[in-house]
Amino acid sequence: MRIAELSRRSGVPVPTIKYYLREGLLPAGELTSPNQARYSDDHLHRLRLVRAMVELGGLSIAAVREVLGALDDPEKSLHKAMGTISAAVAPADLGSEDEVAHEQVAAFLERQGWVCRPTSYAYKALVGVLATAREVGHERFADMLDGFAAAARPLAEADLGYVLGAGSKDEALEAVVVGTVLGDAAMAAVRALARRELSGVRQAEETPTQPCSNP
Amino acid sequence: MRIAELSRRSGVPVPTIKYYLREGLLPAGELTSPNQARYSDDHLHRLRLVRAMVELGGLSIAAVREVLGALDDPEKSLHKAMGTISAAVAPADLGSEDEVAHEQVAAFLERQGWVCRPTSYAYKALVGVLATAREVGHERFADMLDGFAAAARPLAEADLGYVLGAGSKDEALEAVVVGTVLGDAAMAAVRALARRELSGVRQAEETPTQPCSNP
DNA sequence: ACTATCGGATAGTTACAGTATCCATGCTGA
DNA sequence: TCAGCATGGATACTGTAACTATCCGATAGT
Repeated sequence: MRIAELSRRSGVPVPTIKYYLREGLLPAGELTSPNQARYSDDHLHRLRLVRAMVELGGLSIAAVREVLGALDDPEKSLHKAMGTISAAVAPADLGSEDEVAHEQVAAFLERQGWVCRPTSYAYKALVGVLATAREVGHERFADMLDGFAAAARPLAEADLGYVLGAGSKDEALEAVVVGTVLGDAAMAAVRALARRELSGVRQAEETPTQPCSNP
Repeated sequence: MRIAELSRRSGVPVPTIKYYLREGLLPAGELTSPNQARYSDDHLHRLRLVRAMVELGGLSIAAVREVLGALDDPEKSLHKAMGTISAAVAPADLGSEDEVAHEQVAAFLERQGWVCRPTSYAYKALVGVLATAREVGHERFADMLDGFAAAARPLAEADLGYVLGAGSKDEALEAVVVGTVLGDAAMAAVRALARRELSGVRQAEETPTQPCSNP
């Protein structure tokens, strides 16, 4: 197909597709003549993936490029891809440093029986969050960590299950991306639902409407 | 204190503080004369909160204003504050619509025994995510929802526990904000740690370093 | 042959989040 | 006391990110 059809089938304007091509988010089409190119279904699929990351995941173009680089890496270490994607999804700012926060993270890891180098991205991110919490006067925030861990275990199991259910290595890598980027968005929504349920706010509010299901 | 001290103690440049004042993220200082104002510790605290939301939470100025509006609302319904904050943290784009996605969400809610109107933000967000997943050829993604719910329950308990541990109504509202905004960042880090543990990647990588703890 | 479309390059636009400059006034230390 | 630096407030500017528009010569399909 040519660029107009790619645009029509994906819903992305032609100039934006050209922009993505320039930015290296899409591989160039196959040239049939010096100034005509043909695009495949792979291009369409990749384009949809890019839009999902940009629109739903809120990733920057640079972050998307990073993630796609991990996808296309011939080494294809699943583990490294996960790291790359976690870092790309997170905000660039890791927050401040703080000795107490450092100790809180170390104690937390010990409690959970988890091992991790203090140089890793996740470790530093966690220290940054705790340090920031202390800055705004929320020392108590560190108490939530074990609750987060209790939530993270089933989450990680769902993640892994999804990835292992993929047919091929390429599919597994893409499953990491989709599971992380869309998973974050879905998790935020499910979290809001769970909170709403737990806080017992089931009764109709100011606008009583038909509930969506009634067990 | 005056603006220079506010700047020094928060680490935020004076012009940025003026910008936040203009944007209504900070209340005006108490005027001691037509062109002199005094700022309190409350201003400092609020300023730190704003920076935490902007830098760690990645919220836009408009989203921060929204959240602060919920904080300052004299009605102070904890439940509504949660909704406002969940919506502010999420990306603006809800994704596409899709009949199948709609049904998947309804079935999921029924399985979980959760009740929720299809007009609510969380419901629509979830439909958007599933529709997008289907667009990129990941019908299987819906299978993760129950795993997400299993994770969301302890998460919501941690959230609620944190909020209920607050001393006053004002503190509880702020706990919602901190628990959500910093909680999201912390959860992303903990999720990455859990995934790393579960996938059994404990052995030192290319740069063998001292692990941070050794149970 | 002719006209719409294509690819590629370059330039322009919009929104956001600050920064910088001005100015009239206030405070402060020699 | 008064010179000079800081302040509050208004306005204008900057930089970056993510597109969007225009132009061009070269096909493609009829």
